[in-house]
Amino acid sequence: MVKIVIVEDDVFLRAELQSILEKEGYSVESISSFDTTLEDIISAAPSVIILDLNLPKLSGFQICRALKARGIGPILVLTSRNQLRDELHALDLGADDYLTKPCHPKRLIARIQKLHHLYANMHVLLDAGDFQLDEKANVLYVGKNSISLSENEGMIMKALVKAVPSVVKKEELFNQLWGSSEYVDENILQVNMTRLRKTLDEVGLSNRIKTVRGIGYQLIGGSCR
Amino acid sequence: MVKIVIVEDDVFLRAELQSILEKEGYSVESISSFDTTLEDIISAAPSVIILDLNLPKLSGFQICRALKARGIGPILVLTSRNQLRDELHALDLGADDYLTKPCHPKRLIARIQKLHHLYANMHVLLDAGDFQLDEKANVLYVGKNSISLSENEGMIMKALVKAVPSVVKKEELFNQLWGSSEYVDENILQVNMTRLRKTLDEVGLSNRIKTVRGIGYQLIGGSCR
DNA sequence: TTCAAACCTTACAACAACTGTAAGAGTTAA
DNA sequence: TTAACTCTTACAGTTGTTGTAAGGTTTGAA
Repeated sequence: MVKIVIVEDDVFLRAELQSILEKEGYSVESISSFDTTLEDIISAAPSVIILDLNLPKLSGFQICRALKARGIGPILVLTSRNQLRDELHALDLGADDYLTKPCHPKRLIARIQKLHHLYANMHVLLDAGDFQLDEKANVLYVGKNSISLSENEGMIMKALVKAVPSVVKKEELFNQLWGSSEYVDENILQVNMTRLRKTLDEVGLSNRIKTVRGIGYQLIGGSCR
Repeated sequence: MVKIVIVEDDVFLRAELQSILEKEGYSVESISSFDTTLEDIISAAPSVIILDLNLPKLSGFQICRALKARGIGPILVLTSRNQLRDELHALDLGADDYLTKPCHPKRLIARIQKLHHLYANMHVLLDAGDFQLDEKANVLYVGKNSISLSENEGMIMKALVKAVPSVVKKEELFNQLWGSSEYVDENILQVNMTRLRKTLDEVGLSNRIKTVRGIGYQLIGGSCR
């Protein structure tokens, strides 16, 4: 079942879209208010996301970026903003297609199909610019090479990549790797960091994990697009 | 170096496009006459193809289909035809994006970047219908789950999936796994088959490897699309 | 039905990869 | 200078992978 999530605040347009898409055989879920948006979108595990840019609280652009950083997509922006710079901005932030209202249903459906097909045959890779991480398989792709990471290495990389360009707190890493319950020696994180850095070194990704003294670690470099 | 191939018969437009793209840092190759088109496109190994629909001999649609059948892409159709049915047709035949002339250079470039980025990060997954195999990472994707296979399991699966729906000879598997040089006990293949089958069982892929007595093994089921 | 070839399963041990612990060295900033 | 913080290395327990070995099961033809 192909599931489509519509993020759109105009009630009437939303109903119309939903009707069109459901006739086409899609499973549709609509979301309007922001408070629940990000979480809802993620937990809905959509095959395609249709996103309006004019949302009440957080802008569509921000949602776009947040979703992409988490490897969620594809995102089709459907908006009444027909300015080129809006389109460029949206595409730059990670939107996969950009259609302006009014949009012929057939065009919308064709584009949805396209995106879905593309993503269905594609891995969702966390993208750090000059390398990609397959968070499910714990495999790192650097250029044409690939190396598989250990469980721990993968977890740390995932956290770092998802947080770019922020710093990941040590505490957070401890929670992710060893749970917050049991006690583990502080040192274990450092050891695993050393190991990860060494692994990254071996594939040409040197000095990419910066230590933020007292706080945590941060992934740097890797020109964001 | 990102290489773009332009298939366009209008000399002036071609020159203009080439100029725009080269300023952007792309390596550009232009093609006009059809006689050499398909071969040229393929041998040029482009990162992105810009395709006009109004070509003298073979239509852009046909080129579209031919390229897609060979797994070559992405294809961005850039045309003066602004009919919806042309767009739908092109997308259906495999075009990855469709822009109408006149098109703002920045929009074109943004779309090219998008497509290139998408394809550059795309995994080539071996597809067996109801599961996919990442042959580089030795990871099997079944629905939303993924399991990593051992080296041997991965090699066998790769051989089986690639051969579908044929039978893979035992000899061939021996060559792939242990080389043809040294002697290894016949039994080792059976053992590894048992292990692979057990692994597949655990993810709901039961009875998918059929033994062809005296010949080899065969992957079955998994509705091909 | 019988039987041998073909195939399957299980157990075992060697080996490699991964992980946490421990100890000591290096670095940072007040 | 110094104490807190961080890094590095070595070691051992654990787990996963692989080939070997031994014995059981299935198949198909006589």
